[in-house]
Amino acid sequence: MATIKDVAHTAGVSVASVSRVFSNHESVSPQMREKVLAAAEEHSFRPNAMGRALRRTGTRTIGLVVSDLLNPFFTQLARAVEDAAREAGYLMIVGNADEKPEQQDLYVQTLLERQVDGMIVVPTIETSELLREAAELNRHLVLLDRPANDVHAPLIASDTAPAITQLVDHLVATGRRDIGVIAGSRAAGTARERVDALRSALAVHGIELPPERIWAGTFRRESGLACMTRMLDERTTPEALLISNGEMALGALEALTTHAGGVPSVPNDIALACIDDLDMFAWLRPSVTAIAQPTRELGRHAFEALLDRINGHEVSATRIACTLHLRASTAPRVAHHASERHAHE
Amino acid sequence: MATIKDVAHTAGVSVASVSRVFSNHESVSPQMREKVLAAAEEHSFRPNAMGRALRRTGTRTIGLVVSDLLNPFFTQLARAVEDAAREAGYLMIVGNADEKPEQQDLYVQTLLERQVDGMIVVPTIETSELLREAAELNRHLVLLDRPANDVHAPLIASDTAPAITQLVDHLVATGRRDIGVIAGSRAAGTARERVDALRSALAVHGIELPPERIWAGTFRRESGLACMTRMLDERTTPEALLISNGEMALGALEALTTHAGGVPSVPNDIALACIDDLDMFAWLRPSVTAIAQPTRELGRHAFEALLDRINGHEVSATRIACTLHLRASTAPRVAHHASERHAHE
DNA sequence: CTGAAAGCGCTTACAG
DNA sequence: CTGAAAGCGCTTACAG
Repeated sequence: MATIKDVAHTAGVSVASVSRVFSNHESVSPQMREKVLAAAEEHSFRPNAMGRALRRTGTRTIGLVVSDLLNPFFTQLARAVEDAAREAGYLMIVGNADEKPEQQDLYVQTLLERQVDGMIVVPTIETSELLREAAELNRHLVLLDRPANDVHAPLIASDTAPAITQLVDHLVATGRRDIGVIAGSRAAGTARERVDALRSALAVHGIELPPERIWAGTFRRESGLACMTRMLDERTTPEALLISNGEMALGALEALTTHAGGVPSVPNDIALACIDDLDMFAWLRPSVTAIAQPTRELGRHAFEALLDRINGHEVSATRIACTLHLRASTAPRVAHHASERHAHE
Repeated sequence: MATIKDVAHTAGVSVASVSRVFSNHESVSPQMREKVLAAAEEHSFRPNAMGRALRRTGTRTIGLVVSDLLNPFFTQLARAVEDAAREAGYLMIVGNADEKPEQQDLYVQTLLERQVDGMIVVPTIETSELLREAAELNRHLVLLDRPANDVHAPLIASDTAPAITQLVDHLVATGRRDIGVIAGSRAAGTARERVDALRSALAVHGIELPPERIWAGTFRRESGLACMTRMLDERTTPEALLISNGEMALGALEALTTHAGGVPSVPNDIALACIDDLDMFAWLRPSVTAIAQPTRELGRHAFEALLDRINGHEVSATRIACTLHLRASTAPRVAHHASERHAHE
């Protein structure tokens, strides 16, 4: 690799001048610029970001640690953050915690060592000593999507509660009072929040959410499949079911389509709704009611909040509204013409 | 941020000793180790990777530039590379080119400046001057999934041709001779390869692939939707259709489900198959025939190839076999009981 | 406008 | 086993 020294040597100038040309310093004569660029070209010179970072303050790099990159919601979030970062001249490094706290810590640690200017984290778990410490040490930190206890950093997340309330109102208005939920992983704050929001929305109608109406999922597809399969096996399906994220909804739909033996029909026997609006929910038959999260806004806002922090401004926690899309899977019941066997007809 | 100097000062030792403790140098006395670690703890000291990288050779960082991170195939590929990298103690930086050559170059450039030890690239376009130059300059480079002209670097990709041949044999054996394809973006080598493989497989049966049987897609979902909608509008659907990737297949399925007016029935009027096997293809009705690519193996192999290159070994191009999953969407036709209106019944 | 020099945070022969 | 010193590739006041 050619260095600034090599370029200076062939151009017959000082390293300071080469540096000035490449940092777009104002006072550089046209002839100097030309000489330097020619020499640089000859060497295929590319400034070494490591050397530069050591002198300058800031690396123009941010870190993003997500809990599960294979989940399209987080892929889209990552994409939104990346777009905002690139536009602002920042490089984004993503780490995938894969819902494992140790792996999250590994990435947080690595990113800190690599001197990122700041980090956006979707915590896999509500308590992380390392995150708490990073925030304490005044490292710029923004939490995204999920809260974390005792971590002094602003949270940018969507506001699912009002949409859940709307959904419950609709379900109750269409005659469903036995309502259940497939919850997300216990460790994630969002899982808890969503169940709480459902419980509060039901309470308004004088309906309880008993423990046996809460199925414990993990936010992964397989857990949606497993929970729904269990319900079908035990014939304990509620009249309406909220599924806490899109991945688990796909698993539940798979169970409803492939389960051996009689299956309740959607929406007559069981109404379905989920949080996260996947493209296919609009064209699957029956189409699936979903609460759409403002993914792009969340990602963009998180980056902007981080940038504000980096620039020394105060940043406050922000909740962004969701949108409820009512579709066929929660339509009012119609008189049974026959016991249908498949949900997806 | 505390530096090695601060730690040395409070521990009352030299910076060299602190460095030795943190680099796990062999000759450090237990007392020294203890003193240093205590002081480091006190300062919440974390070695600065920038300073370290400047002296050591290698940053233990690799770059991955993918053409479209929102496409689950690439997300999974990225995940596989990341897993392999993490296990080997490397940090992976991903850049999403979003199918834009300039954006790809931006990331390649940035990664080179950041002194990555090597890069894995899924080229958005078959010719890239910057990639060619990077390979020339002896930067460690591995191509993944898609070929690139004149770039001196090994390609790790799946071998779709045999599976496409198998598929065509099955289609012809079940009486389909009018076979078409929704191709991927012209710029991508894989798009061309897949059409070529289809053409060769058809030729064996004395069947041609006329230009009007090739619909030009972009590998994006919307293009699958657009191509299929066009066919339906113009009533020019072939007897069997190969869709070049999973995203476009979802778009095509959407069109088949939502298109106003009569729609050909699957598989009777039109047989469908695609490259990429999405989870839901097994449970959608009808289930969708697909060629599964060995995503994890591809990603892992690409990382190992890169590591070999970094360690000075020669690496050769590798093709990994695909698996054809025949499902209902290409089942033999049965006598029409009536003209069905929807494909997804 | 340009150059000589100090220094960012680390590592690593070289002495002792 | 430990320390003093040079140096990795850059930037940036400071002179001129």
